[in-house]
Amino acid sequence: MPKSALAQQPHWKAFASRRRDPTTKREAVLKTAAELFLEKSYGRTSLDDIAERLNITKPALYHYFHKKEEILLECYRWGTGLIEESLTEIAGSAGTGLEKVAAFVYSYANVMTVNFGRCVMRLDEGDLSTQALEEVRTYKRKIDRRLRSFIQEGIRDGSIAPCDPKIAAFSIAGAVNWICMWYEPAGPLTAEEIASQFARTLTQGLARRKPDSLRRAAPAGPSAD
Amino acid sequence: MPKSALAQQPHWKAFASRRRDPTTKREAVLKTAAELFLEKSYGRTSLDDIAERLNITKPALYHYFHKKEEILLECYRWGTGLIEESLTEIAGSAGTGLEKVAAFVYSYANVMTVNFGRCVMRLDEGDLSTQALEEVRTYKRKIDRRLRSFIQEGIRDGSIAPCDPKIAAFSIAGAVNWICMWYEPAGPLTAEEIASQFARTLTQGLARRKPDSLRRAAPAGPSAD
DNA sequence: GCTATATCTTACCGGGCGGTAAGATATAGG
DNA sequence: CCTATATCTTACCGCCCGGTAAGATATAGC
Repeated sequence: MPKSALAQQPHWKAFASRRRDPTTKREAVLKTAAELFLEKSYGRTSLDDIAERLNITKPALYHYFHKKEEILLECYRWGTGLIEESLTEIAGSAGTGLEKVAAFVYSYANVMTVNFGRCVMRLDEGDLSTQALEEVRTYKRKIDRRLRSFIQEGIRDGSIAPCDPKIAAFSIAGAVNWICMWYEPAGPLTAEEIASQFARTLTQGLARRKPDSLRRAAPAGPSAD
Repeated sequence: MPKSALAQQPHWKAFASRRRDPTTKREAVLKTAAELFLEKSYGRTSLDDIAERLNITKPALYHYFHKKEEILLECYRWGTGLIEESLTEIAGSAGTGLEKVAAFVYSYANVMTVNFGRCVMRLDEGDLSTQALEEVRTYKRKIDRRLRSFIQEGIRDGSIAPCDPKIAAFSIAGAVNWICMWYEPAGPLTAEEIASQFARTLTQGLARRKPDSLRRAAPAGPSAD
């Protein structure tokens, strides 16, 4: 069962005693659910699976959630909350549009290495009810608009080359979103490494900058962090 | 291949007559299956769904496939075949590493707008048997290695700035892979537009290449890059 | 027409899983 | 201790869906 030794203590300890804080237990359910959803997908994760990992039985889950889908939705909400947090501060910060994009990528990439963050982009929206789906979709649109506005800002202030902001945003967001598909906490790459190189590559590009064509009028490159 | 979304006669016509070419029918099953898998996911698509869209009944499908999973695997195979096609020619072509990466992105992005291509990256590998999964994984690794080698080539020939090829490849591949998550044939963006801007943005970056001091003044036309 | 064969349909089974009913059990408060 | 209450378990239902059995039907070749 214990996948990696380094991991935090198992969530089922929250259920060791009956009179333990119910809020803690609810969170424990959510965390193990998120784990399993990422391991096996929502569809292939049964309520029995979740219960088993928590050392309880399926019906006990219904003390904290009404339906399976509610667990899923709460995972989405937790994840979007994380994204929201990191994005609001960027929007308020100063800097060119390009710098904001870099900051966006750095920050967003970090969230994509956290389980709840990964859930937001990796889990299948089709498992949500139409109402919940609308909620999630609305939030995702918000993220996209945020990024797109940074790009437009950059085009206006001259830090970003003219382009279709919509496609550019899809490109950048896609690269970052995809992190949730391959990132593994136990893997060789740290979140920090990924985030910083993504921020650089996606803004500056792969291509080598030719020093002769550059005027050092521009004060250094935008650094992410 | 008609580009307009409206065209393309429905696949169920392949089953109009009993004595129609079985190969055509098999392909018709595959194509409608791919459609449905992309619309509803593999898990939520029942064999009855597929059969219904083909105006036949479920057991008829078993004349062409042994199990549901086989249909899925064949979708993967068709898709990887498409990718293979477009990648081999690039590898052989001349040019700098950076140019090859650009060609890779352009070509690969185009495949990601075709149903079978989308299946490869969008469908859940967890629905495959361990054996089939190994096959698909192997193929995906091959793609990744190809891209990574282009990047390394570019670093060597000086067309690409020094970086970790592994992370860079993840970044680029991710952006392109994600296309299959949002692209819609009936949507406003054409495959051509997407592919060409992706190729440019991902190699050259967002950042304005030539830092001309004019900030607001319209740069009178050019910047055609 | 008649027959052989591939093709397709109707009817059905069984397992997995979300969800529920009803009863057991632990704990706080008196 | 005793009781009230929240918490958890055992047992079970019903639906969905992949897969199968067995029989119907269309078509080619004679």
